Amino acid sequence: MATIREVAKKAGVSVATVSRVINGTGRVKKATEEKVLDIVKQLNYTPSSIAVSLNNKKSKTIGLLLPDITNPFFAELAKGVEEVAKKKGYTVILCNSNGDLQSELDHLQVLEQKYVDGIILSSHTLTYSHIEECKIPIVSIDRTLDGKLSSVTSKNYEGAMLATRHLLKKGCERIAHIAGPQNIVTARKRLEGYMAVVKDKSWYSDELLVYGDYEIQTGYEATLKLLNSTQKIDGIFAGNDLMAVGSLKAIYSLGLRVPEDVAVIGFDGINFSKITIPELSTIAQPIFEMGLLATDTILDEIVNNKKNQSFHELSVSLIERDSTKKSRCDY
Amino acid sequence: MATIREVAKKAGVSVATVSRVINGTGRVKKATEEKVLDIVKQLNYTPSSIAVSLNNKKSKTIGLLLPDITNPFFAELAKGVEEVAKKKGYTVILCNSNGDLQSELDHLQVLEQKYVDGIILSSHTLTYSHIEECKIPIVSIDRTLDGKLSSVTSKNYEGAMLATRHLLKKGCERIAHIAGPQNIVTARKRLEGYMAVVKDKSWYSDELLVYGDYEIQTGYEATLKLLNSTQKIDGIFAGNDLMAVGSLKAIYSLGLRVPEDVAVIGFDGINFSKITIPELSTIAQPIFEMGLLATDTILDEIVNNKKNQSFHELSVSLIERDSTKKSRCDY
DNA sequence: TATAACATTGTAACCGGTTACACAAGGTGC
DNA sequence: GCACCTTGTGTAACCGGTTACAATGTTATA
Repeated sequence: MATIREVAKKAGVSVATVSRVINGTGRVKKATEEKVLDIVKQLNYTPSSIAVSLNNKKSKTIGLLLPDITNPFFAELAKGVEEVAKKKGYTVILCNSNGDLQSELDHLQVLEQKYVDGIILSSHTLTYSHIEECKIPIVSIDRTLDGKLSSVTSKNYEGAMLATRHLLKKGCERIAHIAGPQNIVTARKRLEGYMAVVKDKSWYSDELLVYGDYEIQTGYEATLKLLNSTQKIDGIFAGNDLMAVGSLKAIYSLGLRVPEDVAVIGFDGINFSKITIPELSTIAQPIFEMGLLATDTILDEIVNNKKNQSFHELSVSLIERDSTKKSRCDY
Repeated sequence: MATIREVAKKAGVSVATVSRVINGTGRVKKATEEKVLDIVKQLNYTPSSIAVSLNNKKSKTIGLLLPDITNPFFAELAKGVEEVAKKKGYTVILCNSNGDLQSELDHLQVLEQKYVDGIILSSHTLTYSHIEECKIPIVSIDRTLDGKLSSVTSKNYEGAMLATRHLLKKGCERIAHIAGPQNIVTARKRLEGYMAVVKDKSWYSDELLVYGDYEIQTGYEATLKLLNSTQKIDGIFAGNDLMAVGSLKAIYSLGLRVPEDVAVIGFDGINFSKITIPELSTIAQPIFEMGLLATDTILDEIVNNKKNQSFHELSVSLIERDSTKKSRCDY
């Protein structure tokens, strides 16, 4: 790897001049510039971004801290983040925390040491106190952190109401909810949205509410539990798409049909929600866009050097597919 | 962020001594060491990894260049890579190429500029000539690059034979193959494995072979095409799990049953292969382990500074699930 | 023609670490 | 008491860039 001094020597100029040519800063005579560029090409010179970083304390790198990259939701998010970052000349460091607090803290420390310019994080264990002394801009995805950090979230409460009402509209007369882990704010909001719609219904009872952990398996188990109860359940609103998938499997394994016997709707709108049989109705978050927006936000804070604490709450939309298409009730 | 000079001044020693204490290099009097450590803690000092990198030309970072992080195969791989990397004190830069050659070349250049210590890549468009002048160790996943680079692959040919024979054993009498894109070596190998098993069968004809692009949608379309042909097909070996999923949907949409009418088997063993209804039989690659192994390999080459060109070819295994469980043919 | 104003380029300090080398102090052997 | 080794520590160069400032050459103005 050629250095700027080699280029300078070979071109018969000083390093300052080479630097000026490379960065377009300061005035350089046309002839000199051409000579330098020629040598640059000859030596295939590219400036070491390490050395550059040491100077301006900017690494052109952002950290992306996620619970689990194999979760399609986060994978799509990551893709969005990487896309914008690359377009703007930034690079993305991927950190997988498995939702473990200590792992998250470790990652954060490494990211700081590496001079990342900003961090996009999705965590449900970190609290603001963990990161308040961190001077790097941070954008939180999926939740607001005490309102102290910029965030990109979506309308979980409204989405949950939308889902529940959709089931009602489809003629469901007893709607259960498989709630996500209640330490996760999205799960709480979705539960609240469900409750807001059903709490006054004559048929509502506590038994219609079960809990899972946002993974397929617990959606499966929760559904078995629900359908084995005495009440006849004909609609299930799963806290996220993965649990909804588990739900479909459970219903299938009991010999029941979706949506004829039980209609199912999920939440998230991951790509995989349309590969199930039947295809899954869901409340879609604009996942990819959330990634784009989070990246735009963090880059904005980076270049303008201000934590402007912007809170973006994106809209969700109902995607109706076969898992709720009860023809007998269709309008 | 405190610097080493601040620590040195406050501790009343030279920067060299602080460096020695931090890195445990050279001899330092016990009392001095304690004083330094005390100040380090007081100032919450951590060495700038940028500055360190500038010295030793090592960034403790590896690049991971993938076609698509939202493909579960690559997501699982990435998780494995990140896990080992983190354990060994390395950080992972995620690059998403969308399979685009120019994008891959761009990413590679950035990675070089950032002094990454090694690169793990999965590409089907790059050729060895694109990267031969790159002095950073590279490990290729999924394919060997002219045998010039270390690689981690799995037994695609054998796996394809395994899949096809499995369908035979299950009593299938006319087995089709949805091949992946033939510019991808895994797809070619799998096709060869299939051909090796079926080419001498009396029922074999070219119409049993159709092509997809490893995505769900093409699996769907290919299956419709197959099942609409005159021949009665009762077994489909899809080139990967995603296409197999599309296949299941197509079969379902035609009102046929899996596996009773048509048995289906995929390839890859992504987690999502067990969320389908019915669950998908597949030839499982040890995806996560491939990530681990690739990372071990690259780290080995990094620390020992040798491109030892090791070629790992991992075994695959048949996972039999419902999509091939024709009870009438079971042994 | 002298001088101000501007264009072009070079020198060297700096970013924050590491480390070769120098050097001082104390200990050991003869 | 002298030569020599060991231990502990500091100085300064270096990694590869950027940039403030100085220095030079060139042109325009009075």
